[in-house]
Amino acid sequence: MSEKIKTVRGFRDLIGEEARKYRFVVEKIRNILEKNNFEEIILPTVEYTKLFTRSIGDATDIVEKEMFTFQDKGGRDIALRPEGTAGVVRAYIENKLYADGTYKKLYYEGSMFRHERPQKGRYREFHQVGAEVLGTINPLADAEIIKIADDILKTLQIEATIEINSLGCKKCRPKYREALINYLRQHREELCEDCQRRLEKNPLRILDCKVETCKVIAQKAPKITDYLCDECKTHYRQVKEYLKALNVEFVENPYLVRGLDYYSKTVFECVSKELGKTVIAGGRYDYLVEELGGPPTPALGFAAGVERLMLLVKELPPKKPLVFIIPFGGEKEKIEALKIAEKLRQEGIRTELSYREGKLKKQFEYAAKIGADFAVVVGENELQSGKFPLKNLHTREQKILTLEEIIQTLKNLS
RNA sequence: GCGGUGGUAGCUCAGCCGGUAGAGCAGGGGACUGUGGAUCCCCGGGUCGCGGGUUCGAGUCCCGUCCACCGCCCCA
Repeated sequence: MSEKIKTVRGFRDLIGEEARKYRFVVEKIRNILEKNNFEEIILPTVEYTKLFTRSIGDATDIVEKEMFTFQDKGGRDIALRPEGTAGVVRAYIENKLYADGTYKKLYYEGSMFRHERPQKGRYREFHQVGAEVLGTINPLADAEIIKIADDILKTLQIEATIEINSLGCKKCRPKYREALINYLRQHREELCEDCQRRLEKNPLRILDCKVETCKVIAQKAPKITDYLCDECKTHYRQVKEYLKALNVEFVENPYLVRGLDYYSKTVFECVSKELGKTVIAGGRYDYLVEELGGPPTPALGFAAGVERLMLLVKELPPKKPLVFIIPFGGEKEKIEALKIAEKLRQEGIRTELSYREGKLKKQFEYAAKIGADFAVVVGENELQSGKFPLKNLHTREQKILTLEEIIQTLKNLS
């Protein structure tokens, strides 16, 4: 025997019920987005590495150590996409979607790749459904994007807290950053090792530190919301007003910062209580289009983590009733059973023809085992009389019916 | 990337102080030749994650490695 080949670490198969759950989650989200008049954009899985280093930020963990990168045969630096927004923005610029003066609402779906330590709800290949609105600064868009996230959670019957914050803009964020660093420097010695390192590189992250002593320090730190410029302040206030008008429940979290560099103004996260993890997150990125070479274009969006949502979906809608057709006898009966199975399928009835040979007892055991709801025996007597026993495998009741009557009975159920 | 726990039959797991692998469930067949989940009987099934070391002898001890899970980091 040769060596067993297994999946690559952090990659996995989704089989049967798991695949069904995946489709269920993705379809629900797609429906909501279509209803909001978002158009689908199907993006490449691979982009030039530079796209991600420039958009996500080259000091972030994602770029520093989590990207799957390689060189193609022409020596070009290529990366498996670690997230979707950068690709959407690249496509927006490359295809000049800004040219007609309308704003664009796009959504995508697919695999993302991050070379991290795998855990439950965290894989090296994972899936996101994301939506982006490009070309508007209107806070109505912020509110609607968050409302869509809320709608996804409600539709999937998932309990999560929507946390929001504003990170300010080019005008006000530097002032806040300075104030924050000044404050934190006074407490440098009390900060954990990681945070001491973050102090110069990414001080905002310290606000999000889980270490108890850092939390205490963070709580007394200046809040970004006190430093917002008039424009950002108004924007943030409007977003909150609109959310209230939509009856979207949210909590303000002044310590909410995001791991990607490109965010500005509104950011939000939907945190599952059960998982303690973020399942949907997003925000504004008003400078990204310009930084990637497009015209100045405010934009925003979110990404939903399919695997994490799957962990929280407890029940799937039932499948259509399944009929198990049992040929009983010889070749003649098999051929008739084959034709009957095909006829039922043409009527839209989920049908399985038994490939098993042998006793009826075994056939019925098999039917129950594969989860069939009904069984029909096709034997010599049936073919002579033109009537077949339709057995309900749950109640064990059996009715003798013509094929037409069987079809009607089953169609009425599904 | 760091720390921890674990990997034995399809599944859940037992296996002492090192002595050549076991249970339950599942599967196949029969008791019962045209109607299932009960009962009883029989049967098959394993490179003990992988590689090396110690030993007369390793599932068991040691080292390495892979994988899963938990925590950290980070993130959807």
